[in-house]
Amino acid sequence: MGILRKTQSLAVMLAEFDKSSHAISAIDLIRRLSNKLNKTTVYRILDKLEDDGLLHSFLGKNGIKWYAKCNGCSKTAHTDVHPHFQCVDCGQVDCLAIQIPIPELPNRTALMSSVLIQGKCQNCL
Amino acid sequence: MGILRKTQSLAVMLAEFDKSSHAISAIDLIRRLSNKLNKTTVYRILDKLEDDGLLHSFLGKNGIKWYAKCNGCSKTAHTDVHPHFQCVDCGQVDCLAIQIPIPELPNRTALMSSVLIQGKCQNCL
DNA sequence: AATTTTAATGCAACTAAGTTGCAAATATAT
DNA sequence: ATATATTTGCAACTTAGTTGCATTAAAATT
Repeated sequence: MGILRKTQSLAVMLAEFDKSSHAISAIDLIRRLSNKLNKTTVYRILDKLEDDGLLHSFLGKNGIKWYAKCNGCSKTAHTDVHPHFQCVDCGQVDCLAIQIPIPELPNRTALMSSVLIQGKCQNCL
Repeated sequence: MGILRKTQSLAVMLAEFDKSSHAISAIDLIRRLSNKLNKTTVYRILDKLEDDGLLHSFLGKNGIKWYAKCNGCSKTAHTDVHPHFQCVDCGQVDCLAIQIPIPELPNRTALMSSVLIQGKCQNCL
């Protein structure tokens, strides 16, 4: 349903995403904010921010959910699709500002694709 | 550690993978075999078959784990890497016999990549 | 073939990530 | 200032997967 009210919790969450340019996993966010926000609240605000096109979500290693800021998305059009990179050493996750072309598939229609590249980040090389 | 003994459970599991050419989710396998095998056993045999290069695993929609037969992999070299396709309507998952090239990433080393394409399969079009 | 050894299995209990229902608190509208 | 509606916290739940341990079943040894 998206964000309707400017609450304290919302401010806290947005501040957290403004702090760093990396993606943040839901779990980590819950841990970081555990003294301020309930985990249910965190999940719910993440949902709404995604609905509103301010965040996008994707699955990292082991199927856990990550969130990062969107670039140029709106409530109606999530156009900011890109691969994500996760460092196998430090676990850090980033959006990659590149496009991976998906070829035409015979007998199938591709609607979306998710690409996770794992490897070593600059710090861990 | 891989498969060491030829057990009844192993035979049951292999039979299940021979039945269909599609990928099978761990959960579905557990459900299908619930009258014959315990879920712990299913998970353990899947692990071993993956170690041995007979199956490969990957994450589908919602981060749940899928398994499919490998083509030309061995205990030491898992060379059969490819994208997977999941139908958004029927949920069916298949390996795609194509290669998605991953470009060089500045300041990073890519070690592996996983690509999940979602869309409509032939049946559901 | 009987016995010993070692691996595989089933079970119950657990973990981790995420979800749901509901009462209480907090924004916003009146 | 009050009423209305959304948000929050809490506890309890769900789902996928894991762990420890006693029992069972392969395979090796005699």
